[in-house]
Amino acid sequence: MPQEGTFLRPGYKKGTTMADAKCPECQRINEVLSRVGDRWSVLIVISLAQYGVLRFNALKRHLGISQRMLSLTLRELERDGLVSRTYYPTIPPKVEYALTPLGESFQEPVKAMGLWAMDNLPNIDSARIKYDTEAEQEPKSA
Amino acid sequence: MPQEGTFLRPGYKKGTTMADAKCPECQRINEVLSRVGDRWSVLIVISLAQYGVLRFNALKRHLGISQRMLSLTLRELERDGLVSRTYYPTIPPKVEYALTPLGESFQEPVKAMGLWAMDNLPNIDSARIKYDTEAEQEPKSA
DNA sequence: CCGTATCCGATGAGATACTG
DNA sequence: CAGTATCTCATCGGATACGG
Repeated sequence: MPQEGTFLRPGYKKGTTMADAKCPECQRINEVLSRVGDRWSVLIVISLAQYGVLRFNALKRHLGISQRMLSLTLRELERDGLVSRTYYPTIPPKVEYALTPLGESFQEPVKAMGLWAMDNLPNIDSARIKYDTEAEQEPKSA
Repeated sequence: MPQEGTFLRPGYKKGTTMADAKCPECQRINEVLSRVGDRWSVLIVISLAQYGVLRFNALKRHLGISQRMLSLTLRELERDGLVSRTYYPTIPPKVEYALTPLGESFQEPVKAMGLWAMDNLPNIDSARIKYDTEAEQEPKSA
């Protein structure tokens, strides 16, 4: 088992170097973002916050995520203590995922992001359109 | 100019598909995260929030980011209306970056994330250690 | 049903060299 | 100083196939 992202040589540490950054605070933030800041983690946390408990395939359908990414991301979230996993050895087997207290606490800043997202997507969109339009207007010649 | 990520065929749209997700809310959140949710964007916003105005190389040194990623990320942030760029045609040239009002508003949820990050990195760390220890304990045989 | 293993294209990101 | 261009590699992520 190749341990998908366990130990990387200096200069490449899941996401970025930041080796010679002058800003130690940024390094720590970067470190946390490297752990729970990816898209799928955020979306899984949101889903679990909403529904309380979800089974593997329920999450899969809900998010439209591939089995592979769901499996990998859930394992990481469990490892980081944000998500609990409960296995029922029935036939067919059943596995339930839920937020731990740590996961619940993470849910709050995530929600803040989510709210901002909802409110400001239109602003971003119009900024883009304006930028792109102006860029077309003034090429080298013309 | 290959337009680094402008148009991708279905099944691959900067980050993820989410084509058949049952959850439309997740799709929107995913969309926003695809825009301003990457590590460098977040860290640049934090830096500008802290210092107000920064020049290109100042940001570069502060974050320990490569020229390439800084250039790309700043352009996206400017396009999305989060960052303003002011060019002074002096010799040598001088360019100043700062947050726009939209960028300032984004700074708040980002700060919430940052605070949570600072507070909970230790929790994540210990959860990891526990998880890894227990995993070693109970392999197939033993 | 709940995963894991493998294959493969797409994206992220540093290093380096060059221009105005 | 403030970038752009190119090269190279690591990681993300979907598709598929298989096992418990």
